[in-house]
Amino acid sequence: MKKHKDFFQAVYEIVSCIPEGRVTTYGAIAETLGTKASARLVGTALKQLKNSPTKIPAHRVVNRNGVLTGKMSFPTPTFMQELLETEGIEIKNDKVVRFQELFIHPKDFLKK
DNA sequence: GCAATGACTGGAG
DNA sequence: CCTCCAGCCATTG
Repeated sequence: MKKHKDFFQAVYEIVSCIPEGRVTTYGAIAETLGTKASARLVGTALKQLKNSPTKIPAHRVVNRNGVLTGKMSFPTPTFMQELLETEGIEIKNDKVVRFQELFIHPKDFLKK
């Protein structure tokens, strides 16, 4: 087994483990990976997803403000919001309502 | 290999 | 809660 994977691959692993109806932040994922300062890399990794065969629920990943920063990278600017609403997450003005309640740390659902 | 880029973050106003 | 500035770091050209 490989202990260390590519940063992007690690992001995909965590994001794919996000429970439905919950959201997390880029910083939280980066911190879990050990590179807290690389929150931007998490976003960059997810952006590449649109050009990758991998199906990751990237719509559950938002920035620290709970804003759907990456909605523009989706097939349609509203696709991300629609998906979140389908999962029971309410979106208001491109931001997650009760974000702090829906927010879950990767370490919390990844567990051990 | 160097330079530019970015779905970010924290601090300050 | 919102806006602006500067730092970070892996990927890409």
